Amino acid sequence: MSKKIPKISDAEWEVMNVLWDNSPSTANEVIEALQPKTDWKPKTIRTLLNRLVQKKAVGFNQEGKVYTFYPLFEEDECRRAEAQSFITRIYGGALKPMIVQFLQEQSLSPEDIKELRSILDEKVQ
Amino acid sequence: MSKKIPKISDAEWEVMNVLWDNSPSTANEVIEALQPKTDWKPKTIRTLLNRLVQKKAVGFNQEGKVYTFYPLFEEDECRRAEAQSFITRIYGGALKPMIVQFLQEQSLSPEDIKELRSILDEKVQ
DNA sequence: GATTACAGATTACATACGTAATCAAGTTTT
DNA sequence: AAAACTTGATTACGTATGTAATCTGTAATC
Repeated sequence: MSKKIPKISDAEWEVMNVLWDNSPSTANEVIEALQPKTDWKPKTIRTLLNRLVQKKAVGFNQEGKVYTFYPLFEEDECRRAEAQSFITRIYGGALKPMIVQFLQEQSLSPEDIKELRSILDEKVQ
Repeated sequence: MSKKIPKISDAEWEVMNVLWDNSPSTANEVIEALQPKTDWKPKTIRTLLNRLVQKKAVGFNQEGKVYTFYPLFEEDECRRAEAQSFITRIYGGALKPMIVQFLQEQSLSPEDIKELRSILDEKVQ
């Protein structure tokens, strides 16, 4: 997918999460999925869906009178784009200080640590 | 500092970077510092400074007719807050998948890797 | 004094975003 | 047939943001 990933806002990101977990989904399915997590009215979620369609982050198929929505970019793609933007903006593009900061401050399980170390081991070669 | 860190926008973040590097600074000093990095007109930067003051992210002292501006939060504090928000939003609060993704995709120098490993080593205990 | 320069205060305008309603058309229920 | 329901399309409105101008008061220059 070589198209440019559109900027997805915070609220829109919540909607994308639902679609990445269950795709394609009807608007009502998205509304139901978001019900436990947000106070949004159904109309709000419908608006967000439409905005994502306008932004070309989401596509839809019309089945009778009901639309089913699906993401136009993989979750990983969007995460990467967002992460890269984040690093550039907050850490001036320097990855290491960020990882250092996280590693020093956040709690990681022994299994997590082991996994990260093995990834680093692979990186050495 | 127990006050709540205000939300700093992308453009405002550029201004904060200058103030974290050189503080206190006059508006003209900020403008000069940002000149090589942005196309912004001086008025734009003055607006951003004023907004940061309104948001209580930046304070100022008046010296004659000239103001000197300084950050009201440490760079580390703001980075942490922004990073936490980012992790929550994009990775649902799960730190490990993010680090894994970065480690697998980004280029790190041997020194970087060594340092990260020693940090992980300390984490084990 | 008139003019220019300077720096902060205020205003401007368009877009993005958060939140949600109303509108419109089709379908279902009474 | 009328009313109610459903779903997408369109509209609404306030705040945030990007970008930058105009306004205002003071000081310096001519």
